[in-house]
Parts: sequence; structure tokens; C-alpha cells
Amino acid sequence: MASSSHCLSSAAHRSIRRTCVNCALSELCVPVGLDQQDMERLDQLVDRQQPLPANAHLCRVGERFSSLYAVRSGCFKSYRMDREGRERVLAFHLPGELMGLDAIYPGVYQSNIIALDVGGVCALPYNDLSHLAAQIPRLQEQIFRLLSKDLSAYAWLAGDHSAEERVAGFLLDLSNRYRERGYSDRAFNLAMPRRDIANYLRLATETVSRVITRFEREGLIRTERREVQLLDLDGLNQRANYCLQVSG
Amino acid sequence: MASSSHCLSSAAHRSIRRTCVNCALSELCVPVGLDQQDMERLDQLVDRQQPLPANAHLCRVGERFSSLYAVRSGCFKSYRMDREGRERVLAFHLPGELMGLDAIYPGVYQSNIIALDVGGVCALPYNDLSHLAAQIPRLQEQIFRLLSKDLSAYAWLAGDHSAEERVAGFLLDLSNRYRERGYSDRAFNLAMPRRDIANYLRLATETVSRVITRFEREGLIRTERREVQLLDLDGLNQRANYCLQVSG
DNA sequence: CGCTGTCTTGAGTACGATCAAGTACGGTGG
DNA sequence: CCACCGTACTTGATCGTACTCAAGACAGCG
Repeated sequence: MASSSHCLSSAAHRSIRRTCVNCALSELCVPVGLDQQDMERLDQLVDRQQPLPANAHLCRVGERFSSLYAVRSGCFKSYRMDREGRERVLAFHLPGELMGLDAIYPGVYQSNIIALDVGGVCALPYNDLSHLAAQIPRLQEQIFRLLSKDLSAYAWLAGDHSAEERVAGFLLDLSNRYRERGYSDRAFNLAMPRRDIANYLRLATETVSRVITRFEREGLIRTERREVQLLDLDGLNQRANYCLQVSG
Repeated sequence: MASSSHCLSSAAHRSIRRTCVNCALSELCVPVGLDQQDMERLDQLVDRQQPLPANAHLCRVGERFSSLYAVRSGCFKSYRMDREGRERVLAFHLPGELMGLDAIYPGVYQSNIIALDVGGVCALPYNDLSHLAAQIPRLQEQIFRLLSKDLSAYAWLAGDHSAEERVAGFLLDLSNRYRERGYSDRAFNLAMPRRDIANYLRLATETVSRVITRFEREGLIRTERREVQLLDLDGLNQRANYCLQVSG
């Protein structure tokens, strides 16, 4: 909506001009590996939107697909409704991650995306991005890779894991992603309620709760509401029983 | 390996020169929507490999990723092994479909791909393809779309469906894909044994067998070993309980 | 203080897995 | 031709994990 060159009244705008060049997430996000000149071309098409309040929708199933969204801050959740109106959580998105990739094929958003807390996104108009990608091989490459990466993530979710494997895998996945972002991989805050975790892992809320309690009793983790500490990464890895873990 | 311009001794080679332009699958495969000139450029990088015998591996987990593979004929299966050495079927691939997309991100094949019966593939060297895609916007677009399509497929597999929903969904998925290929969507041959279907759907072989028997008793389908007839598509759709089905 | 929503804990249940047996088909060799 | 075998598939009986239903604990907030 508002481009960062206008309305410089708010504190956020006064600090530094928000560009991909300045963005701490550019090493994780789309522009990874671009030189300054290409980054500036990308910069011009990025629409840095106003922060969304918690529980605000970024897009909804069925809307015409126009932009991919990159998380700038906060945590987002994408989900669908099944025929009976039950929610199906598909993914959680941390800063630096790209959302809406599954909408490219059908040209219509395939999921609702909602902010779990206040969160900011950059909108990347798909047509422009696709056009630019044709001119910047590294950008095209990066989009291929991000799509491919999501495939691996879904492949894990689609595996037939036990409740323990799922919960342990979920915690380790978050741990890895937080580490990549420069945060602690041993202690972090779950942005989402247990219900959403359970839904994402295709378990009942009660089951997630029980497994967490069990892990806690065994000294693998410590929890205090949504604060989590991972005390024994090796032990968790054993419980997760990861068959194939892609790093980086 | 052998390019089609050499060793024109076999019957297959004598008939017509095998090119993307001539290929009946080009409407499903990578070159969808390309004009003749662009198709010929794509043609030059395609490596039309010798047919593989049944149960021959096309690639294995951990091998350096070099090419995507398009199915020309037959049916392929991609799978991994988990830590305990149990097989995990990830996908079945019909003619016109692209395999190996999940290897782009890590640069190493993420799955073993095996021919279920005699099958032919075209190898698409990724670097060349990626390079060409940067020059042909429609090609780049098509690769984005194929990757995005796979995301939706995994999303279904990752859902928490009952055994009946899974089997019904599987049969309908095959039905749709056969229809797209010009085959009957009401009667077709399952290229894979029950064990592989069960593994793919994360069910026990016995459960798949039981569900099929149940569907047959209820008049939804008829089966004769691997031959399947879908008698009541609406009924199956109800059982599948599809929340979101992408066409095309 | 009670209200609300989230989370935890407990008891009974159901779906699908596992174990086990039996059947049908295809191939091989006598 | 039939006997034999191995594999794929089917069917039945039992078991176990995770779901459902129900109640209680805990924090945040008016």
C-alpha cells in the first residue's frame, strides 16, 4: 500500500530506509546472493506493507493470486478449511520465509494466511518478480530453490510419524529455523497455541500436551506456557527419528 | 546416453524422430505453451534416454543432482528409506510428469526413483534448463507452476484423512491424471502393487485391501487384480471428502 | 472476584496396525 | 499336463496408539 518513500511520520519510517539492501533477512529471503545492483532492482518491485495486527488475514483461499509474501517480522500461519469446516494448518512462517508459493500453479490462493502476532510482510507482485527473475539468473534459481525446499517440508509432514516423532520433529524444525535467523536454537517462544501445533501435526491438542509433558518428565525439554527450552537436542533427534534432514 | 540421431536400427527409432514437437505429451510436460521455435531450443537439451526395464533405478538418494526427468512412458515411483530401513513411497509419476524437483534445493537427489514397469524418460540437464528458462519466460513460468503443483499434491497427502478418504482420494487422483492424458478415467490399470499404494497412503497393505473390498461391496468400484473400474465417481468423491481439488 | 480461553490430566473408545492364516495367480520344472 | 513354489492379495482376530469426551488447573482480564 504505502511505499516507504512517502509518509515518513512514524518512528519505524524515520529510523532507516527499509530496503532489501538494509534488510537483515536478505540472506534468508529471496535476494540471497544477489549483488547490490540486482538487489536494488528487486527493491523497486517490493511493496513493504503496513504491519498487520494479530489475527489479521493477509489473504484468503480463492482470492486471485497476485503476490508472494515475504515475512519481515512476526509469525504467520497458513491454513485451509476442509469440507466440514474444520481448520487444517498447513505451515507456520518465520521471518525471511516466502508465503503463497502454492498459489502459483492454480493462480488462486490455496490457503488463508493469518498473522499470529503483529507481523510485517513484503509483497512481491508475482508478474513483476517472474519477469525480473528471467533477467537475473540467481533470482530465478533462488525461487526454484525455495519452491523445492517447501516440497521437502511437506514431504516430512506427509510421512507416517508417531505423535512423539511429530512433536520432536516440530520442535527441532523450529530450533533449526531460529538458529538460521540468528536466534537461540535452545530457547524460544512458540508464537502459536497448542491447538494450532496439534492441528499442524495432525494430532489432537491433548496428545500434543501429553507428549510435551512426557518430554519434560524425561528431561528433554522444559516449558513454561509458550516458552520452550530444548535441554537435550540429541535425545530429541532420536525421538524425532529424522530420516532425512536438509540443512541450510 | 544415446541421442536419437544415432543407431536408427530399432523399430522405435525408424518410425518418427522423437522430439518435443512430435511428443504427444508436450501439452502436459515442460514445453506446454511454447511456440515451435522455443520447443526446438528445448529439444536440443533434452536427453531421450534408453527405456528402463522394470525395477531399474533412475536415480538414488544422495547422488549429485544434475537432471530433472520427464516421464515419456510407463509409471515411476519415488521413495526414500527411513532410519530403520523401511521404504517410504513419496509419489507415483505418470507420463508427462516431471520428477526430481525436490532435488533442486539441496542439489542432491532426495529420493530414489524406480520404474514400475518398462518406462522411458527424458533427462533435462538442470543447468541448461534453468539457463534456457531465463530466456523463455513461458518455460520459467511452467517450471514454477509444476513445482507449485507438487506442493498441492503433498499438501493433500499431509492431511489427516481416514483410510477410506485416502484410498478414494488416491483412485480419484489417478482417474483425473489418466483423463488428462487422454485415457479412460473410469477404467485403468494400477501399475503398482497394493503394498506400494498402502505405503504411499501411509496405511497397512491389509487396510488398503479391506477398503477396496468395502468399496466394491458398496458398488463404488470393481476390481480384478490391478484392473480398476470406477463405477460411481460421485460416491467416491463423497468418500474422498476432497476439501480442495485443483484441476488442470 | 468471576469470567474466558488455554492448557493439562484422566477414562473410555475406535480406527487402523500387527499377527496369522488362507487364497489366487504366475512361473518353473518334471 | 500337472505338481510345486513364491508372490501378491484377501480375510480374520487381537492389540495399541491416539482420539474423544469430560473435568480440572492456571493465567489474563474485566
